[in-house]
Amino acid sequence: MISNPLAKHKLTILYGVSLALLLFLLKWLELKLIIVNHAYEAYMGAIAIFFTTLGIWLALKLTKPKTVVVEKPVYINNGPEFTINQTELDKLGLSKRELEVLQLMAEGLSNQEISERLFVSLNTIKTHSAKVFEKMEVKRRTQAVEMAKRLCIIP
Amino acid sequence: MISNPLAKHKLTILYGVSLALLLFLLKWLELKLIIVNHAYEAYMGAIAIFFTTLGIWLALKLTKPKTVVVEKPVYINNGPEFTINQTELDKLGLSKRELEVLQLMAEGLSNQEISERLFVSLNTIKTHSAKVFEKMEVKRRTQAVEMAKRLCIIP
DNA sequence: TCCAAAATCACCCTAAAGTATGAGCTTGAT
DNA sequence: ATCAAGCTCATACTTTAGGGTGATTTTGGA
Repeated sequence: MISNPLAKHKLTILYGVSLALLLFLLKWLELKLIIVNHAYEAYMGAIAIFFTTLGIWLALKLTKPKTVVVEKPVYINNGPEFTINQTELDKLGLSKRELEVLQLMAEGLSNQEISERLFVSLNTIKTHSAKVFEKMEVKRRTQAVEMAKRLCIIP
Repeated sequence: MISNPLAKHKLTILYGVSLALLLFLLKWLELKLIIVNHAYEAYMGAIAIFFTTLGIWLALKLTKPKTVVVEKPVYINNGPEFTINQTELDKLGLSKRELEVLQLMAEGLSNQEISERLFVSLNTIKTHSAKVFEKMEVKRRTQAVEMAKRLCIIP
């Protein structure tokens, strides 16, 4: 909720100032109202309540909210005419080359065949495919293809 | 975090007891060490820290974690109803089990995962998949899936 | 009942896929 | 100019996929 250091400093300053004010208040009470030593319990309670409240307030302010991911179904039509879903493609952040590799994967080509098709080495395709899996958060090429088809990134 | 009333009572009692103990401690200090009035600031600071910490602890213990719901879209293909092409399926001559394996392959599962899904051994899945590739005249699972989708054998 | 097909599983081996890391080169934007 | 991102490639390693063969058990139909 609060993350920038300035805000944290503001809280610290506020804390210090309120502590000082409280001390002044207590001094004043002591001098003016002649609070006897045996009345400790009374304003000790007040102090306890005050700082406990302050602590609670601090805790509530400073705790980071817990995020809960809820999966929300989105239905898409997969009619005969295919139009690539640019939005989803952008979200994945695949590069031009990575998308090319993904498309050839979807055609059922092996890494070796893809490397020959694109005139690069097998290792390069492995690197690209690994990046694709990472960005798509999948483990295998079959999952990547399945997901890409569902997202309408490839026909 | 803690929701049953008994636990809350326990906390309250603990709170009260610790407050009482602190008061006794202060009294004892006052009597035995002769804390002068002007040394207020010192142990007031200690008290402040103690109760602030207590307040923070209480707040963390008693508040339910703040949650922020983040909706994650899950894309589902809900296009025109899929009808399997029985003619093409018959032409291939896939058995019931082989078709099952093919479908799970298309979902991106590994042979290991398929074997666990169907409660059979990994070797059995390998045998089935080999038969599928043979009947479909393909070399790899990715090709088999691509072909099956084109032939409308699987959605 | 008997047989062929289907289903199950095992073993061994090779090929392909995937992981991890590092490094050189290019390019576009600030 | 420089700096991040993309593309390229390599090496070494682990895991998974796939091929070949053989075997046992189930099962549906002639």
